[in-house]
Amino acid sequence: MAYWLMKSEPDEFSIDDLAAAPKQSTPWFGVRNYMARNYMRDHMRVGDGVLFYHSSCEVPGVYGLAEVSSTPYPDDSQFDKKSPYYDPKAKREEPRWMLVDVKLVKKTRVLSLEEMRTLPQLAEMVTLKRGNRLSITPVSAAEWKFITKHLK
DNA sequence: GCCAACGTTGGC
DNA sequence: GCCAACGTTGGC
Repeated sequence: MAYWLMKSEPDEFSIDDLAAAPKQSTPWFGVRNYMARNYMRDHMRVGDGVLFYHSSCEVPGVYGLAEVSSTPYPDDSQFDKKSPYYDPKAKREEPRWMLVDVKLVKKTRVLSLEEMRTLPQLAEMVTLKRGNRLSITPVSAAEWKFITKHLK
């Protein structure tokens, strides 16, 4: 069992969009970074814990808990010429971008980035490291435990 | 809107 | 394989 933080811009897809989705689940499409892709393709397992994070918004931070709800499969948007995520170099026979489904566990109170930065228990979080921009980052078991407890 | 930091691209 | 130029992310 592993844990992850996954960023989404709420203007694009928010925690409420996830709550309103069929089965409260969504394919995590649009990731176009190899390291983030590799986390989904090679390391995520069904049931892994996910911190659902809003970025590029008024109050960036964790807005809820989710979980990985599928094994990896090709991101369809890479083949869709009308999608902003279209990748002309991707082929059906050789997909370049893989994703997993993410399912809502529960909305929580907001754990803002500002608050996260004040918590010594979270000082080593990958996503808080200077210069980190990755949309998917690993979360340690200790960090996960602390955050889920802290949000109760 | 700014800009620091980083990833990717492509010429050599 | 290097690395400058460029594009993107994301907090502020």
